[in-house]
Amino acid sequence: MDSVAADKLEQDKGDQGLRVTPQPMRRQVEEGLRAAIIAGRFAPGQHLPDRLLCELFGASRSVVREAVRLLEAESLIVVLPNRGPFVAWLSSSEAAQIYEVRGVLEALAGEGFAIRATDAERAELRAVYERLAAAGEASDRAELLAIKRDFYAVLLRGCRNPMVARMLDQMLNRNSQLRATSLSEPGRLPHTVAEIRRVVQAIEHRDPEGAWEACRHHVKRAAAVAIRILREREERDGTPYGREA
Amino acid sequence: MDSVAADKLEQDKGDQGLRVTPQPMRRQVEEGLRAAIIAGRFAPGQHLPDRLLCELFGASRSVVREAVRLLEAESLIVVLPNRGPFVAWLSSSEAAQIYEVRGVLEALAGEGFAIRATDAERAELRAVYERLAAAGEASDRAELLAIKRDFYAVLLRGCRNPMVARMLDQMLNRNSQLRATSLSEPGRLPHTVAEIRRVVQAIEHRDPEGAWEACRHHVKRAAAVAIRILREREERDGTPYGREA
DNA sequence: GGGAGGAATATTGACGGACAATCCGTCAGC
DNA sequence: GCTGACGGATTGTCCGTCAATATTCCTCCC
Repeated sequence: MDSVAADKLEQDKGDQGLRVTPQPMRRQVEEGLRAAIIAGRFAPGQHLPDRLLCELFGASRSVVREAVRLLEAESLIVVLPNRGPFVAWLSSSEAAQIYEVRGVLEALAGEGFAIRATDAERAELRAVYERLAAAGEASDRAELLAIKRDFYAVLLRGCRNPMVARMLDQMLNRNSQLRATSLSEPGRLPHTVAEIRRVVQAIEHRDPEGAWEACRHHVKRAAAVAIRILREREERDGTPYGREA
Repeated sequence: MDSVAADKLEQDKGDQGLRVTPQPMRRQVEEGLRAAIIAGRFAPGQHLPDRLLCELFGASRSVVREAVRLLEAESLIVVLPNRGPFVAWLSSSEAAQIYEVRGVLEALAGEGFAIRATDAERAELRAVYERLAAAGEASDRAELLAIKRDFYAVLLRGCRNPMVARMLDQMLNRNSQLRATSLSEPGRLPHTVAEIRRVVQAIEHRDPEGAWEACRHHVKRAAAVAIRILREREERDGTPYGREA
């Protein structure tokens, strides 16, 4: 999903993509921190004091604080007044809302892909699907996550709507931990594969409506699993981080 | 739409709303700048050097820069490397993408409202609609904009999905200038009123599907008008700000 | 006269120190 | 065992500095 994040830099440029722009320090911190949070290297709710981030990235406070603002706007970080930045956490109700939004955005992306993608992109999507289908239950979680990330990268590129891509990318980032756990839910993989197959098939038939429905269906199912897991976890641990409404 | 912006501060709190949190300077700059851009007090593409913003808000550079980062993440500001912040501008293709996203989000909000809003909220929505219907062609643009803003405020509150509310709020902010011009397009008002009426009626009949369709239809019509205006403007002036793909 | 080149200026990106206000944990006292 | 004061740590904000990059403008040459 780097492509999407990169696009954010230049508003609608011709995209010769040859420019050698030395990435500013701030951008590096921003991306490093985002990647770390998405990868789950910090626990949700964990406090991230300025000093820690400064040492971690070897940057000054100004740079770190600006990067934190960006991630705050993406809701990957929550900044409590006078207490500083914390890694964002999800309540089950928030997760449900995110999946609702993700559902329509993903449907829009699928629809757009079915309408506007090139033949090469369709083939690419099929190829990624084959990799997913080939991955047995044995495959480890990281492998599956990588494949799904590739799937979305192709989908978001081919839908020809950077706006949808950006929004959906944010949604996917926000619940990345949830996706990891629900993907490795025992018995879930075959269903995932079947749902994705419906998406790919509809797209190959250039059936926008079918792609729309298939995408929404997929997200709906994923949501059901993820939210069930989250609810169980909340009941077991009590509402975590002591901040549920 | 302050409610939405305010919600961002506290992640999912119980919302007794009694806390006296002194708004930090940064928040004030952020909100002031956002309001100024949305209101069109800066021209799209205008350069906003640090110094200018510092003087304008009487704040230090650090504060200003952090606020700019937030608005950058909302795409209200574009920061060009080594050249600083500029007020974001819209190409017609970007506008089309935004309306596509706005369409599904607004539909989702309408659907949610039809399902989850209280009776009081339904009445509120109807009241705002009546104000819109009563506003003759004579009403000035600011009046109409205020009514529509109220309409969305009620809708976003009643849909019970803060996530949708936030995303949609961003979308509305991004094309606020376009909305202003398309609202004052001669002959458009009666159509707008009729479209909104369909939304309100579907909601009163507790018909989520109808609300969904009515919302999408409304956005689709608004998009057509706005994009036509934008295209005309681009042809007349040449692609503005010299940065169209 | 007009364009190429280069110096002067302004702006950004980044650093570090400084300071008050606030929050947190500890500990003494009732 | 609870209350309240103290002290350390962190945040919010400001400032000055410095190198790197853009922009402006002037000069000089064709």
